[in-house]
Amino acid sequence: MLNETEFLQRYDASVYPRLSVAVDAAAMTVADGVPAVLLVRRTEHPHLGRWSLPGGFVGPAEGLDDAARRVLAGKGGMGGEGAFLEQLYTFGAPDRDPRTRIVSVAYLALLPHERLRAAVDPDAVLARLSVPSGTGPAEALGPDGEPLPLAFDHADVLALAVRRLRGRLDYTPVAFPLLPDRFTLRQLQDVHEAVLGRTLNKPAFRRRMLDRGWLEATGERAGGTSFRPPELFRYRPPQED
Amino acid sequence: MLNETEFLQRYDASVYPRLSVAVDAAAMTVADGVPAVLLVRRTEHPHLGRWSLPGGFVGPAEGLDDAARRVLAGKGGMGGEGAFLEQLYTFGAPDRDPRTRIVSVAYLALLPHERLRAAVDPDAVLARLSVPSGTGPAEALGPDGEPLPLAFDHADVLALAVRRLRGRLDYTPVAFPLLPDRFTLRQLQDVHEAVLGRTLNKPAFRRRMLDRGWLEATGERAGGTSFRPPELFRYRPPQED
DNA sequence: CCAAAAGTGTTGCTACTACACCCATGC
DNA sequence: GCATGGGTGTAGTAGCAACACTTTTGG
Repeated sequence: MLNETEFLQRYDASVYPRLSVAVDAAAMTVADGVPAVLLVRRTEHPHLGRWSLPGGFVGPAEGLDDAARRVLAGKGGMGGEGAFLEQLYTFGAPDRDPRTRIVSVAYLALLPHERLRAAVDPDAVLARLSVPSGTGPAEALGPDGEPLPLAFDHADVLALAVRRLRGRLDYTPVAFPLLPDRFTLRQLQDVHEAVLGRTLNKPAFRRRMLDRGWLEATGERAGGTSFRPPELFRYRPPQED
Repeated sequence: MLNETEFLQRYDASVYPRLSVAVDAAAMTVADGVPAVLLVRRTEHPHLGRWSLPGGFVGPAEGLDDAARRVLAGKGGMGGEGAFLEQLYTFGAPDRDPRTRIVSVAYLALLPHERLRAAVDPDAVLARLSVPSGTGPAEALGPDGEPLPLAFDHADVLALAVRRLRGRLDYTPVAFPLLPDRFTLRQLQDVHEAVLGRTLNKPAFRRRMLDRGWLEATGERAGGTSFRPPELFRYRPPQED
């Protein structure tokens, strides 16, 4: 009988099937009152000319989260530094990619509008998303309102991303990575309304948010308005007891 | 310039890294008032003698869900037929398996106690689970209360599985796959209490469940008791409007 | 009748909603 | 002053938790 060290020395990984593993990153934000995502135009087959999420193969010694951050950093400068990143789901239908079997681990990244806008280069677009509330795929619209054909199963990935956001909005602080460091309650409400796709009651929203204990008043006020300047708040992570 | 068909004919998948992809299935139930999971004793290196979730490599043309059902069917007869199955999370730390890089897609399967008990063979055990409410790994206990050493990162997988169950219990019908076809409200409450790890108020629980609209009264009553026989209910899936 | 567990009525609390209103600022 | 959006007070309502209570069975 071998001991564990001997076993590992003789182990031959090639006797088991090996697959391509990729990550796809849905870098999302809220722009002009609707959820939006960064899409890149495919410049190669397959699905040439269609729009897809930034993605890439996972290296042999690379962690999944690391691969997702690398892919984000590659597309514009909105990569690793502090962006909210969470694994979404793993898509592995045998025919999801016509090249070969590719298992794709989808990630959700959340960024403030300005940071994501800075990552838009000539081959990329910040697409507005429309996701029905029940089931069904997402629809992506370009800057002129034209529908953007999506590559692979990315319409499903995007639908899941938005629905995950919707579900978490109420009881986890996912809205804050979508906003700048300091923000007004109105901006926070705009983010919630955009993600949920419906309007919310203002006083109820204010109180709910303040009661959560996630917000810290800075005492500062936003300027540049012709009306009463709103107070700026900052996100304070919940206390671990 | 190639067209898509030509491109695909010439595509060489071997230029990109290929990894081993596995599925691990946490087949869970509620037994004697606590969550329990089916674990198998490892009869080979690595982690020889430790306890692990049933798992296996994903075949080149096999869907991820199909692989999970195959793995479940292999361990006892509690496989594909109708068991609740849901993807949990994908674990891909480069060093999580000492043999080689293995990305593992973890699945959660839910079964009634009798069905899972039937799958316990001499190399398997139905382990009771203890999962702290905040963060931290799961602890598995054998039939005599002895702690079972877990292989790989399976303590993390199990912690996530139980926490996922806890989170969904209130607003999705995840409790029903853990019960037989017909069950009493007391049994349903026992399942909830076992998963949550705390007692619930009986009248409040009854009404909440009946108000959900998920339950259909059968009119039948359970027998064999020395007291008033409780009514048997059946799960009715929520109406899609 | 008694024990045991099923099942119900009632009350009070908490959280959220809706509506109306006041406040502060630039022009 | 006045227009505009920020911010607050107050009441109504729905859902849930706690407690005490009644009901139904086997022995």
